[in-house]
Amino acid sequence: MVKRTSFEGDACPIARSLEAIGDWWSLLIIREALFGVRRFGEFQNKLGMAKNILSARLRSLVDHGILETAPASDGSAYSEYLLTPKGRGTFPILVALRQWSEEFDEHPEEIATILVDREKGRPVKKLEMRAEDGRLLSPADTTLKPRPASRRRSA
Amino acid sequence: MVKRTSFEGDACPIARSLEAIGDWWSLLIIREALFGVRRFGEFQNKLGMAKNILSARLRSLVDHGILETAPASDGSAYSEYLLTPKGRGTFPILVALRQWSEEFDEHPEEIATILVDREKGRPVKKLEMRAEDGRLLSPADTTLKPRPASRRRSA
DNA sequence: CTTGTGTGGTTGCATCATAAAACCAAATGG
DNA sequence: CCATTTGGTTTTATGATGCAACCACACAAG
Repeated sequence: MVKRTSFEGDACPIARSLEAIGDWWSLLIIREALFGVRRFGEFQNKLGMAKNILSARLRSLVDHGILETAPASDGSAYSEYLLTPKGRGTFPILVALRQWSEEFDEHPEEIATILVDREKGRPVKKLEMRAEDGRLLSPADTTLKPRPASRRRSA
Repeated sequence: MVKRTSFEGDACPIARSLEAIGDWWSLLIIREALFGVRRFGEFQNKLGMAKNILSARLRSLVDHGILETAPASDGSAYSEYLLTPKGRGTFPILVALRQWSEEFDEHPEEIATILVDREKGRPVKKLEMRAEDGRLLSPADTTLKPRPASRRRSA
């Protein structure tokens, strides 16, 4: 089989997240969902993608627990696609991608929008990584350790 | 043409970043590079991917200014692939992906490693988004504004 | 100089995923 | 009821992926 390699069993959390949202469209669908988009046709209009792959992606996102289908919410008998807490938890990923573009894009003048603090209308600061005690950490200040064995179940 | 849709001209910074690193392998290559991997064969061994697509991905990453080829560095006459500043700038994206897995993965016990503060050996805190004045921001505290027109060129 | 071996790729298929468009059924809407 | 919109599925063509085979070069031994 030449099957597209799956990262499902991989022990790396980055690979595991890519398994769920590492394709071309998923993060854009999530972006729209965070903006309040819920309906199939609305996703299709905003993203301009083919309906068959939108259908496949939505199903995949539901399977991964990122979206869930709700029966109605406004009058019509159609169903909607809503973000789960896991889905809303992708927000920092989207912010990180956005800030990376804002900082390094070759043509930043083509970027249409900036993320701002709603209260003051000023751009948000770059995402910060901190230690438990609050110290600001750079990449070099971090390292990887093997995950400690779970204590909940001994054998 | 059925060409795989390109986000190159898109005004959304998230789409633009996905254009560069939104495929299955690029972020994993960058992850290895952040770990110090430099050589073709080393990437191939660690990631277990086909050599032709590794070749294509490395070229794409070089074209996007994320990697650069350095002539040698150790004795051998082969070239190496090094991260540029733009490449190292993806670190928060990888951290965000990792933390998302750590928080929401269905089988967290399968995750092998955790990211820790090198000094204390304790897990790093979740990425924080802050306003210019330092206030901690939730997603709901933010909004998008149109990018102000560049002042450098009036017309 | 010749042979051998490892590195760093490219080239050929076979297969999978994606995309566009056609199609279709149920739900509205007049 | 008939027409249109919504929310998809099916069909078909093409691009991307994956494996294996091949190849060029460097380097070392004989």
